[in-house]
Amino acid sequence: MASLALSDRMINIVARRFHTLGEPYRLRLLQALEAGEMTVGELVQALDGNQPNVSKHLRILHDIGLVSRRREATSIFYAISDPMVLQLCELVCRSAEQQSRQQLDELQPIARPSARRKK
Amino acid sequence: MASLALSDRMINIVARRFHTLGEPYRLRLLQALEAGEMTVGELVQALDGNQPNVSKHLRILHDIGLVSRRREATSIFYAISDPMVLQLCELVCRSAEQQSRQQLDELQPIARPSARRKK
DNA sequence: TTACTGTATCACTATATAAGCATGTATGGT
DNA sequence: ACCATACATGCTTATATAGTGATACAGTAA
Repeated sequence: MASLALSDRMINIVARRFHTLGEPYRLRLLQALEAGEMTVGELVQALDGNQPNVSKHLRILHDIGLVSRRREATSIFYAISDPMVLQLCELVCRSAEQQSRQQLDELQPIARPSARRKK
Repeated sequence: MASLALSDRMINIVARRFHTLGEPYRLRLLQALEAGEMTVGELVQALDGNQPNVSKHLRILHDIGLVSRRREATSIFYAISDPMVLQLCELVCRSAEQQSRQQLDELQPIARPSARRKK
């Protein structure tokens, strides 16, 4: 792994992106958009949310360039513009799963000490 | 890319991780730790921070399993325990850089319209 | 023009959390 | 026992931001 050696400026940019992704509601929006572009109204329905909130979160995602915006008549279609986010989520998911398994393994010898030898 | 299809529970876990990484100071700590394990005091010096603040951020990183803790006499050594974080940062950095270049390209035709044809 | 639909923004409240200082705790040396 | 060192934790303040309802704005149709 190459050294990161990030400048302070870069650190802030990266942090801002992580922070934007660090909101469950926004992750749900991105997950919904994974199937393809959707209008605000469709997203409101899909997430059972209220419209201003959805709009605000979409704006935040758009501000840092994670989603794109396209107008069609009175509707606005949003879409994932940076597929990196999907990779990121996958990485974090796998890591979290692995960590959970590991914690479980560390608990096993206590709950069932003899089971350890069964490999 | 496989569909994420994350459960609500998983969404929250992933969001929490992103949120933890969404703080510049914590990213700086992780960057410092990339070189190897360090004590709290060393990190305080390296980041020119105050000790309670460093300790608190390290605790947050430790709580979600991104760093490990090891005691040696009165010192406590922290180390990156999940190398995934480095991959994550790399991905985000590359994406951000690419996005910056793209935005610059989109500005060029306005600043120097004739330069566009030079490909 | 007016009315209607779809989105965005404003204003507000409530909550979360980062920074900083003071204090507590654990380990090792005397 | 005591003190010193290294770190963690409480407490307070300031700031950021998520959620919500009201409202403004943009496009379309009559």
